[in-house]
Amino acid sequence: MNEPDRRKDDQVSIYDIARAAGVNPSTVSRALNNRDRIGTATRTKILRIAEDLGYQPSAIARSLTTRRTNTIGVVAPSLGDPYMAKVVDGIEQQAGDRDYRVLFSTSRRDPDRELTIANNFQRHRVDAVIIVATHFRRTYRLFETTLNVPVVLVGQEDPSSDIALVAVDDRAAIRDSVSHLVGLGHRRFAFVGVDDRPFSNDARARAFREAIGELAPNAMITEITRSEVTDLERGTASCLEIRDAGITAAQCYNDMIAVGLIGAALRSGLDVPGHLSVVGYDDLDISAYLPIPLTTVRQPREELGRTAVDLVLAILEGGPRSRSFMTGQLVVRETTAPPKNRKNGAQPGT
Amino acid sequence: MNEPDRRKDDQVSIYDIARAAGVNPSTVSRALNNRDRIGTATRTKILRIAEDLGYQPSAIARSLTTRRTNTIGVVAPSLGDPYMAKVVDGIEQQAGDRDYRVLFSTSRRDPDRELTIANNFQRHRVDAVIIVATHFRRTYRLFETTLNVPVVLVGQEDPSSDIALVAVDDRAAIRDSVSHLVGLGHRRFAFVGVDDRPFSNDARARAFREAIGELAPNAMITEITRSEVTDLERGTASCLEIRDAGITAAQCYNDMIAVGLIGAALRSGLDVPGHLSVVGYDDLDISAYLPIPLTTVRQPREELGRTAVDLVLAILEGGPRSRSFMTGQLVVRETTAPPKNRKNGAQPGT
DNA sequence: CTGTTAGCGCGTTCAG
DNA sequence: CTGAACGCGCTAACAG
Repeated sequence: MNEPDRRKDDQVSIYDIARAAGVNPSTVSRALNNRDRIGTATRTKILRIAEDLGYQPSAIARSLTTRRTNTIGVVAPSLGDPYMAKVVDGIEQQAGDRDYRVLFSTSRRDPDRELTIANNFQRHRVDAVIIVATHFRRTYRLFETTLNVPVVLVGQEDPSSDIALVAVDDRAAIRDSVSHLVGLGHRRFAFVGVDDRPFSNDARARAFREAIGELAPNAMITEITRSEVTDLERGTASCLEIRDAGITAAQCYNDMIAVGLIGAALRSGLDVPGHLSVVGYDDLDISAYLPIPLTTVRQPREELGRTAVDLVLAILEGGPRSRSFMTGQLVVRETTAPPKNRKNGAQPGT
Repeated sequence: MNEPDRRKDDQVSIYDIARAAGVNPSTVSRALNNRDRIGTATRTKILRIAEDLGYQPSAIARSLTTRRTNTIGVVAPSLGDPYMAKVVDGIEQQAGDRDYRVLFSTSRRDPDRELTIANNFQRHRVDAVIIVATHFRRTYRLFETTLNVPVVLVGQEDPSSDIALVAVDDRAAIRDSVSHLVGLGHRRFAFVGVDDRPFSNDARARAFREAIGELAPNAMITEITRSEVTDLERGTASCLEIRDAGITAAQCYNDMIAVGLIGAALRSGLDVPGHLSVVGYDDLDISAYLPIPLTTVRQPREELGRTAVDLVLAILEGGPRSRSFMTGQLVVRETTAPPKNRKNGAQPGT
C-alpha cells in the first residue's frame, strides 16, 4: 500500500495520522520519536499508518519547537577547486552519517559576501559553523560573534590557542620533504608560494626555511610569490626566475603550482627531475598519474572534512574546543632526483 | 549601536522589535517585508530598531507559514571529483544569486542512499530538485513521484522528451573531435569508456561510432571499457589493448581517463602524440597545463550548474519544463598529431 | 499510558 | 494605516 499522489503543499502531518489512528497528535509524536510511555499496540499501529501514508516529519516545524536545526553552515572560498572539493565531500559524508545537514556557502574571498553569509546562517539558525581555508582571523571572529555557535576552522594554522581547528602539520611534512631533497644532494632551493592565502603560505614557507636552516645550513634559498590569477599560472610564471637563479629543487605551495612549474620548465628545456626537482603539496588524484608522477606531500583532505564535523559535533555535545593535527605524508615519486649540471646555458645569473 | 551578545537560542524576534517600537508584531512584519499600507514614519523607525537589534528573520518560521523553503535539493554521486565540483560550484553560485539555498546530498551511486535522500528532501520540504549525472531513469522517477516538485537533470541525455534537463551536445562535440582526427590521417580508432555511467557513456560511444561511420567509413574502431575503481586506472588499464590493436587515435570518455592512458602509454614506450593521439572530454583546469597539453572537448561545467538552477526556477515560476543543450568545444592542444609508424615491435596482434 | 494545552516565529486574514 | 487573532506542524509540560 503506497501513499497516494499528493502535492508538495499537501503533505501528510501528524494530524492526518492521528485522525486515521483515532488518537491525539501528541501521541503520534511520541510514537514516532520512540519516546517514553507509549503502548506497544498503539505505537505499532501508528507506525504502520505513518508508513502507509508516506509520512515524513517536517524538519521545519520540528526545528521551530526544538530550536535546533541539525544544520552545519560551511563557508569556503569556492567549491570548484580540487582541494575544497575533497574537503567538502568529507564534510558532507560525515555530517550525513551523523544525521546533520550542511549549508554550503562560497565566499569567493570577499569580505562583503562573508557578512552576507553570516547573516544568512543566522536566518537559518545553523547549529554550528565550519570555515574552510579562509585565512583571516577576522572571518572567524565575524562568525563567532554574530552567530554565537561553535566554529571550527579547517586547513589553516592559527596561533591563538582558543580556536578550534583541524589542520595538517605543515612543519613536520615539509621537514620530511626538505630532508629528502637535502639527502639527494640539493643545495639551491626555492619555495614557490601564493599571495592570496597569506596564513598557510607563510606557515609553509617558514617551515621550509627552518628545515633548511637546520638540515643544510649553508644552502641557498629563495622565495617566489607571483600574483597571477590561478595557481597553475603562478607555477608557470615562476619558472624563469627559478631557471635564472640556478635553483635545483623547488618546494611548491601546492600541486597545481608544481604542475604549472614543471610544464614551463620542460618547455624551456629544463629537465625534470634532472635539472630541477619539484615537490608539490596536496597529492591530488591526478598527481600520481601525471606523465612524470609528482613527488608531493599528501594531505588527507576528506579526512580533514570529516574530522571538522567530528570536532564541531563534540563541541555541540558539550565538549571543549579542541585542535586536531593530522600528518601530511611525503610521497616520493619521480619529480625528485639528485641534481645534474645543466648542459647548455642558463647558468645562475645568465 | 551594535547588537548585544545573545545566545543562539535567544534570537531577537519581531516581538522584541514590536515591543521596542511600541507597535504590534504584525506591523513589524509588514514593515520588514515592505508590504502595502504602512506609515513611512513607523516603517523607518521599525527598520532602524531591527537594524540596531541585529534582527535576522527566522527562515524556519517563515517557511512554516509560507510553505516555501527557498531550497533546492541537489543529488550528485559525489562532490569530490573535478567534474562534479565545478557543476556544484555553479549551482551554488546561481542559487545564491537568486536567493535560494542548496541542500547537497551525495548518493555514491547507491540506490538505497537515493531513497534516503529523497525522504530527507521531503522532510526538508525542498522546493525543487536537481539531479547531477545520475544515470538511471529510476532515480528521476523516484524524486519526481515521491517529492512532487520540479526536477531537472544535469549532464546526461535522456531520450524521453518530457524530462527537464541541461546537457552538453555530445554528438556535435564528438563529431568535431573525429573530424579533427580523421583530418590528421587516423584510421584506427578506439573509444575508451566507463562501465558505471552507462547512459552518458553510450551516448558518447555512439556519437563516436556514428561520426566515424560518416567521416571515415572504412576505418577500424574498437571500444574499450574497463571496470577499474577510478577513471585514472581505467585509462591506465586500457593501454595494453590499445597498443596490441595498433590503435593510433583514442577518444576517451573524460580527461581523467586520458591522463591515465597517456601515462601508461609513455611508460610502455609509446610516444604521444607520435604513436598515439589522445582526445579527452571535460577540459579540466589541469588539462591545459599537463606536460603534454591535452586535446579535449571542453564542457562548460559551471555553466551547466548555473543553467540547471535557471531551469528549475523557471519551472517554479510556472514555466514549462524545458531542455537546454550547451555546446562542447574541441580544444586542440598537443596530444593529437598525424600518426607515425612505431619503430619497434608492438604491431597489431603482437 | 494517553489527551489537553500552549507556544516556537512569522505571515495573513479580518476588523478597527 | 494598524492591532488582534489564527494557523503552519511539531514538541513539551501538565493533567488525567
